Amino acid sequence: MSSGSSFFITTPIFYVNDVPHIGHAYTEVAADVLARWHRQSGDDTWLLTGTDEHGQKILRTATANGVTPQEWSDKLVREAWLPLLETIDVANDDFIRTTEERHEKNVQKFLQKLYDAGHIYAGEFEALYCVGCEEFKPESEIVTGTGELVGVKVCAIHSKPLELLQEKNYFFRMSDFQERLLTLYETRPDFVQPPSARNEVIAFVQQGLKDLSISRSSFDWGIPIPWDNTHVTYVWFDALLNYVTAVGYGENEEEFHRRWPANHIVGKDILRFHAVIWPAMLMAAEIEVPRHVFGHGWLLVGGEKMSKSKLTGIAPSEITDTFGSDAFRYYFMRAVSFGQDGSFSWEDLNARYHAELANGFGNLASRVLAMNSRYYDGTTPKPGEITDAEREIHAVVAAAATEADASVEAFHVHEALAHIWTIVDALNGYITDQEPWVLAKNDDTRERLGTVLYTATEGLRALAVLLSPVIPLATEKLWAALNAEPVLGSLASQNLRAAGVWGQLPPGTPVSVLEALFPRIESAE
RNA sequence: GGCUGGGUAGCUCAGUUGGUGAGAGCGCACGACUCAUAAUCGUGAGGUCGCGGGUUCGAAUCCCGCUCCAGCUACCA
Repeated sequence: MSSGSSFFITTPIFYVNDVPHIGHAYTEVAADVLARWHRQSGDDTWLLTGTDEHGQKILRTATANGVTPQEWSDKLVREAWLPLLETIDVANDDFIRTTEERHEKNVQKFLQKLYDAGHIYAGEFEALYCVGCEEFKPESEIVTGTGELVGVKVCAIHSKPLELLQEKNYFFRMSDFQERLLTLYETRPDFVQPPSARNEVIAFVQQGLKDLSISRSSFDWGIPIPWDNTHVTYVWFDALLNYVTAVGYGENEEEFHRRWPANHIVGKDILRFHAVIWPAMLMAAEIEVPRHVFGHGWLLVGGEKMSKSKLTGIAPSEITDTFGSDAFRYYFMRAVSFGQDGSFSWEDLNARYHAELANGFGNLASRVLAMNSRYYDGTTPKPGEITDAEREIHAVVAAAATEADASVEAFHVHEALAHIWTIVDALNGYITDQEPWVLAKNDDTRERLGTVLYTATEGLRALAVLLSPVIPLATEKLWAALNAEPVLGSLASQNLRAAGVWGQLPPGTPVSVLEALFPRIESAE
């Protein structure tokens, strides 16, 4: 429907100090699947991800490790974050780091523009300060003391009294944009998705917006405020701007207009930054707001939000080492309703891997190609007269392709997979009903056998294309076994929006026997 | 405390504006089949729809109360 139009999609940029876990990987995979789908539908697609490298925490850990913050960031990007993308096969088009010149320089341009337009002013930031932490504490880290300190505000980490300190800060007049933001949510109901996330955002803005402190002067690891180099930019203000600096804001207008506005995929914990602060910043700079901000849910382990401190954090490689990257991608896209929280368990992963990928899709591909090999000497057979059974398959494939595309368009990735899977189920049922192994025993039913196997093989072709954004490695193997590339071109070049058109794979194409796409894993937990 | 969302078969979840005997997948039992990764296909068992009231000819679906869980309640990437 939007063929050829721009589709710019982003993930949050990783805070380099974090340790990659499946939550990060989940966000990346979701964005990557959406990007691959659109790219393969002919949209002018751009997937952006990257790292956030400024701020006091990074400065501190770098110092503690005896290196500069830049060296520290370089190491983490190289050893943790870029490898993560490979582990889960993310095909990003760009990777921005907030310490790159293209970012820093244009963040300053942005700041200067807002300053000149009167959206930024110098003020006093007053907050409770913890001497132990050496920083101002957010409300969430302040608790009321007990014992001798009853009634006193204390630091949640150190349990020591906090001091009320003041610091000169620059403030962004975010409060000016309250009404415009509410109008935005009202007039574009799909701006913030899903609806539950939208409700939270609206409720938050309705209670009133305060101006936002956007500078710090107590440390220097950040982007200097252009008109006052004793201050550096607050990390969030800095980080959000990656979405525009990465596509040419401030220096390549042509590229910027080609890409912007973006679709942001974020975890719901950082929704507010993207759905409130970010659009306000853009409004101030007279830049179009994003197309959509989609807040996905959390992955729950044992019913709780996954966390390192509770030892529920799971490294993506723990899963991919056993099940492979395709299974990782498939599992989280299929088992979690995109936008809602999803419960992860090894049992569920193992069950779905075997029931859906190995027994369902993988075995289907194996049995069809094995029969082509056995009964047709390794070629795609020629179909004869069509019956209602074949017409039913054609209809299922066409409907699945259409509905899957509509689902992806609406960010409902899990639904798209459910639609695609109707093809797997229909083909397995069709083969059992038609009993090609019986047809093969009699020369009189030779033509019928050809029809059945062609139908099944062409169904695999559609599946390979439709599933390629989600399980790129397995579908590539299938594509090779179908020997489709010489006649249809590479798998990546197949138009997803035409995937449901029947009869693309010509009869007579030589096909191979297929190794198990998803081998059973006997000793899995 | 306030606000939002949710508590539906063993498990994970669907259930439009209230209406034929409450659904899917997985798991389980039984049967069919043998091309295939001991895979596939079919049938079946199984549920006080969190609790208690109310509205209605009729409620999982609307209203009230209660209970439990999760999230939000601004500077945590």
